[in-house]
Formats: sequence, structure tokens, C-alpha cells
Amino acid sequence: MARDRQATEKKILKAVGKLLADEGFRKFGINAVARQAHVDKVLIYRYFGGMPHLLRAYAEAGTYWPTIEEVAGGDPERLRGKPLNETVATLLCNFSRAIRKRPVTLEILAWETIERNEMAKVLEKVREDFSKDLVRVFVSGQDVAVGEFATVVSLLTAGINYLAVRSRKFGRYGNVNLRSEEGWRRLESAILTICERCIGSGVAA
Amino acid sequence: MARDRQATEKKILKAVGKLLADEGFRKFGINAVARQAHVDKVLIYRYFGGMPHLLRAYAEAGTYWPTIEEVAGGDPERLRGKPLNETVATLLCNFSRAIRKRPVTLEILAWETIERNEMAKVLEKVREDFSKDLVRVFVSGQDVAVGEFATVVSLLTAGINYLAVRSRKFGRYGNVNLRSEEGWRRLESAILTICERCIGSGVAA
DNA sequence: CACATATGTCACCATAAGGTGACAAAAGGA
DNA sequence: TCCTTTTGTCACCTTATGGTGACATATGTG
Repeated sequence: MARDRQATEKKILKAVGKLLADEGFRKFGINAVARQAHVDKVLIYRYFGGMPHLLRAYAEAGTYWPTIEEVAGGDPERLRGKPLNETVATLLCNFSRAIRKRPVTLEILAWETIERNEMAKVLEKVREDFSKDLVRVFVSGQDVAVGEFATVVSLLTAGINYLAVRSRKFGRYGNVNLRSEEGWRRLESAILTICERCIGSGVAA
Repeated sequence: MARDRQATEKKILKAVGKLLADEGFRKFGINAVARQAHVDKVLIYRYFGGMPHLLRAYAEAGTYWPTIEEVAGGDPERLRGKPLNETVATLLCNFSRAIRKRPVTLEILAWETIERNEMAKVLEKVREDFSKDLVRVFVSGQDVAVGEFATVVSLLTAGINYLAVRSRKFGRYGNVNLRSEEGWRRLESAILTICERCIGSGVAA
């Protein structure tokens, strides 16, 4: 074996991702990661200091949460000047697409509801920063003041998260097909309607 | 030891509930149930035929999903004649309270997103029957025909499920405090607003 | 070259899991 | 009473886990 610590660490981190995406947290553990990486588990302890640290390293290395640019559909500037409700609808729909593209993120989201581990903590912070940034970029003070704005958005993102997570194991929810583009289009149009009618239409900041 | 199969079976089923509520699915298994019930695990195999059958028996024995009466806030007749959007809002708010009162149900909902086990299957059916009943009782054909109705409701229940499940491990989501009555009141008022403005106001069936 | 350190391999431990076969002793029928 | 069935207890197997100590060898430094 070539002796190359950096390469080994990369192999281990890569194995974490592959394992999470393929098997989920259910079969996750030191032994499984070592097997997947074709590496002795003792190296995981040596190089990362155990599972929690490994998870943290993994979480900090990748992009498991969308960026502002991604949910804005490119340059955030493009959305300036548009009505707030329209902007929010766009952001929410793009957000839904963004997390659905990230199997590992969905896995973490699911896992969070069972156990609050290191990855959950990392992701929690990333997520908070993300939403604060979103508010800072797109929402003016007077909009937030309009009472229910934040709560409605929270409820919608919660629903999106749940359906995205759930789609991994169930093909549908109620009448919505979670495995077809058509199903998600219907959800997006519902989101659009809700934003249109329940969020102030003042111009975004 | 008194020899009484019925009593033993009851002890086992009770242990399942206690274990699920206290520890969740994480530490769940044959050995744990046997320990909790102060019963030899071999009896679980003998009387129930293994874990999947035990779970099924447990799921079928209790009420892990609200009833129509419960979400109607008593007699469903009371809601007749009221506007559909108002009715739906009431149902959704009561539903939210109903599942938040059921720790085991929340545990199952969380677990479903990780693994589709026997309980998930049982609950899935109960849930489907439940929502079909709801539609039958409260919604007329022409309401459903109004396009987005079902999708909006799905999105809202998904959000409620997610937040209820999440509240077990996280105290808040965005700006909403998930461990206070005030937080849930805000969510309910958001639900109300959405129903008011996004669902037809025709009279319920 | 000689040496120390970094890297990797191997064997092992304790613990716990799911699962099964053999046995002891009640309960009840003939 | 004797015999069978039911209920419960016990001991054991295999597998897998997380975790650690001891060793071998490659690498690079003096």
C-alpha cells in the first residue's frame, strides 16, 4: 500500500458519503465506513478521532445545503424589484428542487428526527445562517413586521422538507405523487398560490 | 411465576409502547422488549412469531392515529353547513394537536422516514382510510374538483407532521418555538390564514 | 547509514444483538 | 393417577459492533 495519509483521509470521507447515500444512517458505523473505504478502522480513530469528529469533518467539507445563489436561480440581483410574494415563491420552489437533488442531505434531515448527532449540529448552523442570509438579502424590515410572513414560510419549508425526506421511502403522500415531476409541479403551484395570497406583495428589499 | 399467557402477552405489548415512547426506535429490539417486560425473549417468538408480527399486533391494538371525531372536535355534524375553508382549518388544527399528544405516533412517523417497517405499513393504511373518511364526510365532489385543494392540504399536513416530529429533538424551527403553546398558536393562525385565502369557501358537504 | 516517526496491518477484547434447542414445572384431561 | 400440553427458564450459538494494543514496514531526517 502506498503510504499517503491525505489520500487515505479522502478515501474515508468519500466512503462516508457513499455509505450515507446508499444505505442511509441505518447501517452506518465505524466498521461500515472502514469496509467501504478499504481501510483499517484504526486509521479512522487515528486520523479523525472517532465517529463524531469524522461526521463533523464530513459535514464541514461538503455543500449539504443550498446556497443563496442556487435558490435564487442564479444571481440574486435578478429577483430585486419583484414583488415579495413572487420572490418567496421562487425561492421556495428552487429550495425544494435543491434539497431533492441532495440524497445525503435528505438522509441527514431524516436522521435528525431520530437522533441529534454531530452532522445535525453542523447542518443546523449552516441552515440558520442560510435563512438569515435569505432574509437579509430579500426581505425588508417592514415585510417581516407583517406578522405571519415568517410563520407561513416556516410551515411551507417544513412541508417541503417532510415530503422530500418522505419521498425516499414512499412514492406518494395523499394524492401527490412524490416520484414524478408532475407531483412536484403540483406542489410548486400550490406553493405559488399560497405565497400569492398569503404574503404581502410589497416590493422585495 | 403465575402461568398466564394472556397476561404475559399484555406485558409484552405494554413494554413495546413504553420502550417506543421512552427510547424511540433507536434502541428498539427483541432483547430490549424482553428486558422491559421482564419476560424471556423466547416467549416473544413463541407468542407473536418475531419482531415484525409483534409490531403489527401492537400497531393494530392501539389508536395511533386520530379519529374523525377527534379532529372534528367532537361530533362531525357540528361542522356541517360551515364554509369549507373554515372546516378544513379546524380539522387541521385539531389534527396537529391530536398527533402532538401521541408520542408513539410521532416516533413512528419519524421512523418511517428511515425504514419502512411493519408499523409503518399498518399506520399507512390507517392513515389512508382516515383521510378518505375525512374527504367523504366533509368534502363534496365539486370542492375537490377545485384543483389545488388536495395539494394545499397535503402540503399543510406534511408541514404539521414535520414540525411535530421535529419538536421531539429540536426546540424551534426558524422563528417558531415548537415547545410552547404560543409557537403552535402562531402556526395554527398561519394555517387559518392559508385555508381562508387558498381554499374555496363553498359550504361543506 | 542508523534512527525515529508516520502509516498501515493484524489480532484481540468486551458487549450486545437476534435466534434456537433443551429442559423444568405447572395445568389439565384421560 | 399418569400423560400430554402449555408456559416459562436457561444456556448456548453466531454475528456484528465499537474500541485498543502490538507489530511491521515505509519514509525521510540526522
